[in-house]
Amino acid sequence: MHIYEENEDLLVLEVEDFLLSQTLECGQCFHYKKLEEEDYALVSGSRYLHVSQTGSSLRFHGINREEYLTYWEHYFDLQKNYREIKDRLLEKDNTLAESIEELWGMRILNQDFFETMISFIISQNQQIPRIRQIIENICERFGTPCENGLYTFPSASCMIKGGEAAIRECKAGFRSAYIIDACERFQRGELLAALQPESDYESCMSVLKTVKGIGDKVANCIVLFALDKRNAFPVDVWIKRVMETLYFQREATIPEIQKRALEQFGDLGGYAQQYLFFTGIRNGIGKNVEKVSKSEKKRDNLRK
DNA sequence: CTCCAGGGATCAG
DNA sequence: CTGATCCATGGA
Repeated sequence: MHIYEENEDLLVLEVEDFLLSQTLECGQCFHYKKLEEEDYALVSGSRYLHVSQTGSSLRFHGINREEYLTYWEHYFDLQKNYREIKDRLLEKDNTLAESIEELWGMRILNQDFFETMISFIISQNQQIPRIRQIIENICERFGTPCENGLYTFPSASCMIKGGEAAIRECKAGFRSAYIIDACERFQRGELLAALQPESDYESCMSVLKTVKGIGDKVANCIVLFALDKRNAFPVDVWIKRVMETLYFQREATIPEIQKRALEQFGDLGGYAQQYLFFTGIRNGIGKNVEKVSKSEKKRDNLRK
């Protein structure tokens, strides 16, 4: 893999184990726009990027060597050797073989912390297209315009100035108060402990969970997608169903699933989770398994 | 009409 | 400690 500048652009050649579409569209980030096949515009915090891929070559439009090396290389996790990561996972567990094959070019991003925190607070109890819509609303309202109809992700102070009512108008619903709380905590510097590179998984998690609206699942997403904690294993409704189908053959509680993931994947849990999540969504795993529906359970409980 | 969504806070037992 | 209920909102 080597890089050189050409007409204002930065080219990265011979990139391995990477595909732009798989990396951006596997559910870990929400703030991008597809322009053409393997050609995307995206925003990370206050930075805008236009990037495209042809074969194993990446073109970062209007980016110089310095900007690439100090930000985007890390953003796309390009310093890591994914062949080795995938091989280590397959060694532990061959159940993942199909998922890894399908999603061969996915890399876990290192996204902007504040943007990731707000985005995953918004994500709770919502579907991905709707999450993207709300984030877009917030950026249009509080951010500043870039190219291709994208806006920067706003600062905490802009959102605080706008207030909870304005966030609510962006359709964030009951999460609006959580968002304001998170902005205030961030701005006061109360979350800095989580941002230290030397902070480990546990201490990051405990700091984040003090924010209202951040529970175990959202905290795991934040540390995984923004803080490079690849042992994190967020358990959402999809992962729950996939794990139940592949590893339990029955219903299981979230703590049970967490425990099993740790035994099964160890410090590579975050990668495993993303491969499982993607194939879960693509194949609709577990959506049709016979199980007691919530309404039946409810009626059942009322009888007592 | 009901059920569900990359859940979490709160309350009941 | 575990489990039920409520929370906005829109699509299926």
